[in-house]
Amino acid sequence: MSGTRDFNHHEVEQKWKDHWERTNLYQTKIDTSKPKYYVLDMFPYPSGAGLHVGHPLGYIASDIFSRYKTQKGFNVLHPMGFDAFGLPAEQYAIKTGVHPAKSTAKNIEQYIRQLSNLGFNYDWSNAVNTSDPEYYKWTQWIFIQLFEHYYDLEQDKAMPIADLKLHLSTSGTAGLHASCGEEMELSQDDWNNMSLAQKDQVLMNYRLAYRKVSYVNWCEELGTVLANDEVINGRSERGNHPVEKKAMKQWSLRITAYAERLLSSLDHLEWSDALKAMQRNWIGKSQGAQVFFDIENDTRKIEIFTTRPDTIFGATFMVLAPEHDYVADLTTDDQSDEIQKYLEYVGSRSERERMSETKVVSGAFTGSYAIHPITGNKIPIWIAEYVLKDYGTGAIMAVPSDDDRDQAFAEKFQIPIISVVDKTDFPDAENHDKLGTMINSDFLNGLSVKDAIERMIKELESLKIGKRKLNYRLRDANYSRQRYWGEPFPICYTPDGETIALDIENLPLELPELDDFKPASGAQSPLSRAKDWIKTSEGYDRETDTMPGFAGSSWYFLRYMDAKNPNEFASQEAINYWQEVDLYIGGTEHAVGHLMYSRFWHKFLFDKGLVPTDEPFKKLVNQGMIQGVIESLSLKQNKTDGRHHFVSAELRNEGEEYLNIPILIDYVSDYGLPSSSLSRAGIESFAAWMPDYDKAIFEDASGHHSIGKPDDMLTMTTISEVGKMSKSKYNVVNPDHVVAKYGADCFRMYEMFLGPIEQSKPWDTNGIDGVSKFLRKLWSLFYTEEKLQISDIEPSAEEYKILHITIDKVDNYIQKLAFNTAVSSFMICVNELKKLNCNKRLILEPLLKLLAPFAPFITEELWEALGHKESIHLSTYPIYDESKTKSSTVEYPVSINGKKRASITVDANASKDDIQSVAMQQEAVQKWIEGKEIRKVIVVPGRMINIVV
RNA sequence: GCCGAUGUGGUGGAAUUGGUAGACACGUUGGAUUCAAAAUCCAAUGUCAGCAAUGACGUGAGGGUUCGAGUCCCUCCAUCGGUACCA
Repeated sequence: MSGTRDFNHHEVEQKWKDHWERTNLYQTKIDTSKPKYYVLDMFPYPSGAGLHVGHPLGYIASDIFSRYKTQKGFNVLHPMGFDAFGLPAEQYAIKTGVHPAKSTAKNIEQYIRQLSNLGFNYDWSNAVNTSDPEYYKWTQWIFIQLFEHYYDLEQDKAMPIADLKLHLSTSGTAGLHASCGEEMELSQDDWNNMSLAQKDQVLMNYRLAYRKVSYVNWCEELGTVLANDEVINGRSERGNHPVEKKAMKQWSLRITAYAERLLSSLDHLEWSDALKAMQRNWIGKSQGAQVFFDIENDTRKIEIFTTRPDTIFGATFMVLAPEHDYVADLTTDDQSDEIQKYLEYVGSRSERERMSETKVVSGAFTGSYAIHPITGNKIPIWIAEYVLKDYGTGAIMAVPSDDDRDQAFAEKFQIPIISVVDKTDFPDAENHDKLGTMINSDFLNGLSVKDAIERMIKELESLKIGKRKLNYRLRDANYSRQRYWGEPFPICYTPDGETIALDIENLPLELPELDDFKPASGAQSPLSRAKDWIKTSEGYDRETDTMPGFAGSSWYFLRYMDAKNPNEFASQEAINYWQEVDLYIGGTEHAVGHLMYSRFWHKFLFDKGLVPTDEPFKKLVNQGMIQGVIESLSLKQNKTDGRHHFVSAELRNEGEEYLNIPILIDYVSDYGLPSSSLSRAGIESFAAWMPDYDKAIFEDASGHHSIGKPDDMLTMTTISEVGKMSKSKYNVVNPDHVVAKYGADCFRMYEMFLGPIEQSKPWDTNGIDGVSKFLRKLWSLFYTEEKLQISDIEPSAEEYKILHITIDKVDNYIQKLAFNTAVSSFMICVNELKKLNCNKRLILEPLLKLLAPFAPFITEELWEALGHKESIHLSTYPIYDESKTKSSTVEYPVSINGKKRASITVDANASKDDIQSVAMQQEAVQKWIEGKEIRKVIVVPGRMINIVV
């Protein structure tokens, strides 16, 4: 092929990649002479499986958009980096002994190589890596700021803890309006007489980063804490071992302090309504009342939150979360066995199961009673899994007449039900609808539900047993992980019981070197093994937990603005120039978690005056997911002779329960097809890869088999389901071979051509030839018979029309991020130009500029061939000229009763009446209206004609 | 369970936002070119009936609004994402 001028993507891509790098084409600097535009991608976790075909979907879109913005005259920041702390690297380290920093560095290198192959315009000099101490120094620093602040509800912003201490020492909690864990009443003497440890406890109730008791899924056999995701039916997904809830002191972030602001500022963001709805629901604001119930033979009170204070006369029992602090004390001797048994059961249940399995109710009676605050009646106190510790107060008043779950519970345990709302006027209303008239409710009788709620709240307030309250479903974020590969907490504990943060000079606090990355005994973090590291020179103990994945990703977009700054997380000059992210593209899987945490951190930094905007992401687009096929083996729920037992998919039977264990797709034959299966070699690779199962029984049509026994035949059919392409599902497809075969331009355009950016779709390469043909056809407009043949003569009106229609369409489509239809428009344009054998410079040059954001390599090559010295990516965008696309006639469809029967062509300026009379004269129309009465004729200028007969 | 999204030919998808359903591609079939293949080009291609003209049906299912519904409303089904320690 060499020597000819066929399009050779290998040569062309290498040539321009080198050239762009040498000339620093994509270097981004502050330039106040131009308007700025900040395009952000959600940065990837650099997994060992490498970049997969799903990642680039959003990256290609943002690359196209940022190149487009550059051509439109903006100074564009379009950075990339790595969310480099995380579990997979740690698990890999446990398995292989390779230090996570090492494997992560290697993976990052691979990602950078793969991303560069796709021709993205990232400026790698401002890349970030969240696991780099120079980066996490600032993650730790922001954490310390959170630790050193509380939320003042009167000023509606974060304020220094020093102010709080001053307030407490001069007036106690009087006049203090601060977001806190539990309401406290302290006098100034109370505070001043406290020990350091007691003061520390009090402050933890207010700090934005604080320590409290939380629960984790602990798996004794694996010796590790598990995500809810990894717990199935109370057992570990890996290895099928029992899992229990374990209470531990852990760090949390008081995101709830920002709940109202996180909710209200959503209104001003250019995010999809769906995404805003998800965030609103996650925050889950509800209005209601806080009520205190006395306990029989106890001085304490049970605090509950209810949105239905009107139904209080129907409260016939109370339910505490099984983890509620009072449970142990309220359990009577008679009931202790039953409660104990129930707590064990709940311990094995994941939170997801507790919320989703609403049909089966379960619970246990504590033996104690509460006193109904209005009627004075004794009502039993139960515990049940449907009440969650971290939602509201972890306790409810149960009203079986007006709540479905309370009702099911009362029916099961034969607790009285008192009807308190008459809904006969609203036959379609459900239990939870706030409709009806109060009955059996003393002074509320006859009031509507709405009025009764108001009346009751006033009553509660005057009796001083409750008050109006807003509640949020949003919970404080658990911020501790018992893991190695995360940011160490810059926190020490003194022998006096004080918790103190490191000074900035001592940051970053780097991870200690370890050779064993498994968690230590008792669910302790691996860091607890680093004895020398834990003790500071002052004799303090360091915190041994590490921060979660969302720590580094909650502020990374700010670091890009000034990625190398050693003195600040970013200079004020850079932050004030780049301001906020103008366009953020990323997956819906981050719709609540990451986006909520980032907004929270950003608002905190805004309160501190460190960023100029209250919100970080002005416009946000969710890209759909490129899905893969998840292949899994069926594992019998019950072991056979103490061994794991897998069955081939066709041997699954109705009565038995199975776990689907996802397997690496590389081991699977006929991947993605119904016949997908594991051969003997596949099984052996699988067992070597997951040693938990190397003793397992594998049952196929021919009987039972084991690893190590030389059976000839063994074929385990796998279950194939469409799902997200993810390292945890082991179904990652790598883009490298597609790029090698078709070239980066083709890969980029094909991913865009697959469909709308927001939509999810399974990966396949079926249509890629069409895009490849398009690029070759484009090339052939320039090169015929191996020679560049370009004409400088004036194009025809028809050629101009094709060009300008395309400019108009593509420009609009890019603004709407409708890249799939933009690609179609290019295809139509090139097809039409090819028909005319157009080789006019005045047509082809603007076309190249238009296409440059999509196919940066081929357009740069042709641009150079046309004699240009400066990169096409610095050229200005073509301007649409409407006069070139005007047409003198319009074609109208003519419908009879809404069905198209004919079409007519009329002058573009024809009047309604003219159009109608032309339409009526049509032969086809005459045929259809013959002998029928014409009831109505609708003429929509520029659109259509409909005749109703 | 709850929250959000999606559903259109054999396949990916388009449809100016209530106005010609299936653009643009893939695939398939037939033809041209070729010693042959690749590549390229031309034609056909929603389903059913028909030689054809043409007609009937057709946007997950069922109802509704409208001169007109893929698009709006109601009910249902299926699939995907999230559900707080995967990131």
